[in-house]
Amino acid sequence: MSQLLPVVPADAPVATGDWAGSVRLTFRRGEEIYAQDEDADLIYRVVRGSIRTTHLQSDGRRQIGDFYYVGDIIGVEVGDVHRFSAEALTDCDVLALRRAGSTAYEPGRVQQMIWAATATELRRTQSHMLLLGRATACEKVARFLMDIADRFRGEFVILPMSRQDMADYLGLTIETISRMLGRLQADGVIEFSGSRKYRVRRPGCLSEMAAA
Amino acid sequence: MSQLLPVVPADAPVATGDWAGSVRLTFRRGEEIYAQDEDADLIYRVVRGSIRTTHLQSDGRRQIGDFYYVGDIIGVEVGDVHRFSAEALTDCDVLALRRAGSTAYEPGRVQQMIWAATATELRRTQSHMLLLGRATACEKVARFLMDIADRFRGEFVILPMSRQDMADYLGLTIETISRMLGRLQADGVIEFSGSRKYRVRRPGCLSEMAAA
DNA sequence: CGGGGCCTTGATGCTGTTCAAATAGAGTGG
DNA sequence: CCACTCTATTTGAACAGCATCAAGGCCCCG
Repeated sequence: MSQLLPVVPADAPVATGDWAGSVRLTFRRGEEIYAQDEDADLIYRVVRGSIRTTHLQSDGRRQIGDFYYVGDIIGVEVGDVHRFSAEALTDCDVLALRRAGSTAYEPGRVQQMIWAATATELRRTQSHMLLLGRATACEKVARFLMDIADRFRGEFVILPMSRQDMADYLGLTIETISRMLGRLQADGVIEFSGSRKYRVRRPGCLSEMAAA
Repeated sequence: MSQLLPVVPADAPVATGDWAGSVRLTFRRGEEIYAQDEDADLIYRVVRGSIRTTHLQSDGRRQIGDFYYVGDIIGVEVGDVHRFSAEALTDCDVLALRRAGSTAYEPGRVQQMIWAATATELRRTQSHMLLLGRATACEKVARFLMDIADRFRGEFVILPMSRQDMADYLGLTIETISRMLGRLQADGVIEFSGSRKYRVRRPGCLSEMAAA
């Protein structure tokens, strides 16, 4: 609400191409990129690291909107203010670009990008809604692991988020998350090396349990 | 999937203004306006009655996307096909308009309308996601009753949807819906006349229970 | 070596589901 | 208009899944 926008140094590095006119900003793990209820003047493109968006209710309950990785665009809002806040899950760099003319429809490079990002956001939010509506804890966790794995090239997947983040994304508790992960590992579907790194041993089995 | 688009008679009534070029179509209670997985060629504006959008999963579980009333626009999709189907909750009329050029960004009347409708849809889907994520059955029902009441002028609110529709919207069962409505009525917060008509007796109390 | 998060594991309880049955209500034909 | 049927809704009782509460273990880092 009352947080100041990041101050941009005059000699800050500037991107070219579609993001010409943007400014590169760096955030440390845990730092806030923008706050809930803050004016939505800027949109951001992730170029390093990963980010979560969070909605906090008055009674303290927390809902994670989504997790964003390199290439994703965040900060697109329907109204004038951010409905979610954004925090860095890891150290990260973003390109920040001023939204030219509010949400009004205008031809132009930036508007076109906002339009595309809004459409993408709608699709992701719909998927998230379907996930929260009618799925068991096991299905939720299985689909989550699948979605994350699909975004990674390599065999091993690194989770940038905590169990609490996963819980607040899926509408569960950390204990339930932990138990479901344990069960999936016991069944040989996935294999963890430490708590933040896993690989999928039986993709077919995992997608069956996801049961979309 | 394989359903044909509605056949438009040559002399069908045509609207003017923003919806110039659209065709008025009439559907009976229960009829399908468009199907899940069908090509999304048209967008629709509700001019009479009410409509639900539905997503059906392979295992039969059903999730209601949203409920739409006069003035709302439905059929806007991110991809090329409908992710939800739309069915008439009551007899209803819609204006159907062809999407000019896919989802590509182009200046123009229809594109501008699609853009605005997409933004509205995103906001509604976000609210729905937050509702499904972390709310008790009582909170879900209270918020639902509030949202519906906000859309009506008069003292009494008519519910066009069944208990099953409410349940599939809120991610609950019909029994739980019925019990929560009973509890709210016993507490004097709402008052039903028959199962599809109610009025809010204590708005402050209702919004407290909604606890957004 | 010690401290402090974060994560896991176990025991217990509550919320919402499931199964079953009764009741109310809407539609239909006599 | 009434009786009948079929569906929608309500209500009750038992159950299941996930939450809550409470320890205990792991790991990172000083």
